[in-house]
Amino acid sequence: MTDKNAQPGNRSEEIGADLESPHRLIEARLEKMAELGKSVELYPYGYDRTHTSAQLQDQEAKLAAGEVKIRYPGRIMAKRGTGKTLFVPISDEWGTVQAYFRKDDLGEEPFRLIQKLVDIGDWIGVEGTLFRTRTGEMTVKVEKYVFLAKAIRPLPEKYHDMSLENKCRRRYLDLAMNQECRDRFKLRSEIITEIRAFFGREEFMEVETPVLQTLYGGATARPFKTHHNSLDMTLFLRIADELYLKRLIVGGLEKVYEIAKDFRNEGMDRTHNPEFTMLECYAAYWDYHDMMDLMERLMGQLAEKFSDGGKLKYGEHELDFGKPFARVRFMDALAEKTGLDLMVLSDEEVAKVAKKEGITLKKGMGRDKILDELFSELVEPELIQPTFVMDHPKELSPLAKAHRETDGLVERFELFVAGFELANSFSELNDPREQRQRFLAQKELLDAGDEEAQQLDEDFLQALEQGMPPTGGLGLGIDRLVMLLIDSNNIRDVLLFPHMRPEQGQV
RNA sequence: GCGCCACUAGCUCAAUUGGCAGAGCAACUGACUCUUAAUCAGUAGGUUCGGGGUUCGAUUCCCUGGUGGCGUACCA
Repeated sequence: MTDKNAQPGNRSEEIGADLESPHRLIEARLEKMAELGKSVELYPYGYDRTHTSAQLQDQEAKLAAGEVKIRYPGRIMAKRGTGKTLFVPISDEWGTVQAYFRKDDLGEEPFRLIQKLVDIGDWIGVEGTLFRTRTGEMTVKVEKYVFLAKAIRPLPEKYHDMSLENKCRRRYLDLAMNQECRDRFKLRSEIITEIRAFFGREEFMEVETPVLQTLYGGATARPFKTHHNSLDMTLFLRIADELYLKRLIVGGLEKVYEIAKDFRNEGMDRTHNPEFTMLECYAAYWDYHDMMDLMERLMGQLAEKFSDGGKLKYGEHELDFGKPFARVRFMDALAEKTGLDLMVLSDEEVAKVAKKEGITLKKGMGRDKILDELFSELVEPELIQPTFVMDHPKELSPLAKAHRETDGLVERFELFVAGFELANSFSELNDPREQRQRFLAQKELLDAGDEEAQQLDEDFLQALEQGMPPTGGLGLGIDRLVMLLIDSNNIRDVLLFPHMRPEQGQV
């Protein structure tokens, strides 16, 4: 995409962008690098580490008593010198341990190199013994050190936090400077590992389905479009993996799940990124009640592992995942808020209620879509404790099975926590005739102007015609789940590289 | 998408009504053998996001473009 009006240099110059005349700060480092390179290897091939910072903390008593030689590598975070000594905090993934360099111990030249030519941000490995300084800080007394990698750019300033933009654009600096950031993403990894372990215990099989799809489906959203050159055809990045996972159920795999990146071509805000991680799972012979039970087990186990006794602090709330979640029917929740039984009202009367509640009605908005808007407006924000909202209007859920008791509804639930939707599940529609009709109804919505209505997927219908057993399915937003567990209200806190517009001149 | 606000040294931020563009950290030179945001003395570092306009004079006011933040819309 070319912007005719784009002009170069719209942001302050990236340092070092000009190789002919490097930035003064880089130039200084390049000079030191040249001198250092005469006597040491600047980029060696490895380092034989004996302990991480965490292991040094844990095993201090043993190490200090035994005068054990340790080798500890990491990144130099600061230098505090006094003429013939130097204290250097060195960070690894787990924390920071300071090293103590003494001219008398190291000799003239090695001390000069560390004092004059080694910069904050460089990687080194120090070898020596562990001791406590007079002021009580655990310290490696360095006998020798090796250079591991030279940095030619400076680290950010150390005692003010980086701007949010900088943290996201250059996450490697956020990670380098902030232990909290490293810990946060390690926690995300542990949460996902625990989710996989859970589904393993529940005997689900992890699968992978296509990201590039000829038809997008399984959710209501606008897709990203791309092009396959040798086939000369349009492909879409998936907005969901639902229709492929159901094909696997047709094939006879009985319990499958996928942790998938989905892509939706829509707005971005603190709970939306164009690419996000979704877990979907499907189980043969299950219905949505079984899926509710599964969600309670999953959330209960996650909360237990990642919080205090199943009670999770989220913002001003304390969320309780330790007991069965509240269950409320979609229409009942609306009836309670409006004082009206919207099931028996005419379309016109429903529209009138929506207008009264300040909802802007748009072209192509069906009755059920209006009900959905009403629900979002009136009910969702108040669903703080984990709550299953059940039995939605049919039109909103073209892939869900009709309710076994009530006409016009489907067997579906959404799990709401802290005012946002965390999971969505149905008893899956497996009657191919009805599925075809629902697709056709979607087509009418599409023609009426609803850009997000689903397309008819003939290949998927063929699969259903082959026979799909009764099936329960569920989608769970992983990024939002992580936000919940780490008490964050911004999706960028849980994405290593959230989508950002490119800076000018960086494309 | 729309609305409001912001953008100044590598980083985090100041700058009175439109009147010489500053500090801390980082960098450089020097002093200092247990420091903790080390300290002390000194030096250097700027297309004030880009472009245009008003003005004797613009970081400051106006127009326009860029990026970001917040709110709002759509969505998970």
